[in-house]
Amino acid sequence: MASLADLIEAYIQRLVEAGEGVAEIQRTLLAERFRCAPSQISYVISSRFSPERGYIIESRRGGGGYIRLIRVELEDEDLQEMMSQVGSYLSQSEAYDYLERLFDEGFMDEKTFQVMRAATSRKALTLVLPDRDMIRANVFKAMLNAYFATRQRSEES
Amino acid sequence: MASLADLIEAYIQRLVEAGEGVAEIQRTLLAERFRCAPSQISYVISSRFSPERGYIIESRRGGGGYIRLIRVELEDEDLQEMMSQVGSYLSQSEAYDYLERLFDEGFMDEKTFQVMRAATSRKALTLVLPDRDMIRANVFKAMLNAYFATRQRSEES
DNA sequence: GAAATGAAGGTCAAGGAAAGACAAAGGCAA
DNA sequence: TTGCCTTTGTCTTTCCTTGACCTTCATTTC
Repeated sequence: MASLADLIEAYIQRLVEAGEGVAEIQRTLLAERFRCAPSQISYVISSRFSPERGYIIESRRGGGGYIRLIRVELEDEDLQEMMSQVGSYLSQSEAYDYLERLFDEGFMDEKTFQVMRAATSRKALTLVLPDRDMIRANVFKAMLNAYFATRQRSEES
Repeated sequence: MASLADLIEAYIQRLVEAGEGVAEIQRTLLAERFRCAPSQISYVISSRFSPERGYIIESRRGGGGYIRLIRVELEDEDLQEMMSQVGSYLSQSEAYDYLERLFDEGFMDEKTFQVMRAATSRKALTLVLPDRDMIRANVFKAMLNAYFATRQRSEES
């Protein structure tokens, strides 16, 4: 049986398609339309439109707030797999290996390679160990998404 | 939905562009045009045309008063200063302001801009507040260093 | 020329609007 | 039962908008 979350997912999906990969929603409004708690919308977004599933989420609070979803298509299967392989924790050496591979295989330019290395280095992430690997995983995935999203957008124009 | 502040920002932006980097406005008049409180104009200016975003603000009170906005171009030497201005803690909005400026003024390509935005976003740095701003400062400085180091090398060759 | 007056802009706090975080409760399938 | 998903509710954070009061400056008045 389709749950409410499924219905909301389908609705947002249509919005994204209509917007050619970009949808802007207002949480409160959507919640009213589906007669549910606003946090239900948050739940759908975090469980169905996460970075792992290839979406970038931007938002703003306060008056005139919004949530913007941007779909990222990783045209290459390997990239897609890499994104899903990176779990909740990522060590420095794993991150460096991934980056090395992306750079060597020509998926990534040198500047981005160096920037991402710096961002995932132990020196930048001065945290104790379970936390450090968790933040590194988040940062890594967010950067990768952003990088390939931008590549897509600038290739379009 | 664009808030009033967004509309006022866009309006002032056009004024600055039309004036080739300089705009002179009267707070009361602008407020009347947008049917809002004069302090709303002050809010827009302080939140959108801050020094971090590269603006100098001059003003005079009393009869014939005005507010003058001057867009300042970023020089190479300023980068060093930016690095040192970023202390041990950096909020998301401060980071975004810096990046916006670097991108707008052509110091940074769009991909790096988006990648660095992603890496310093609240979404990626899922930590409690004093920690989050501290890690953001570290990550930001590390990435900036890496970027300009690489940029210099590729420019030399 | 000094004092009064009015016309600006500056500051700050309060209130409201909207999204985020998180925990608790509910449902359903194995 | 147990362990996931869902769903809701509460509290927090961020951002916008307004209003009251303060400071500065030019102009008028004496």
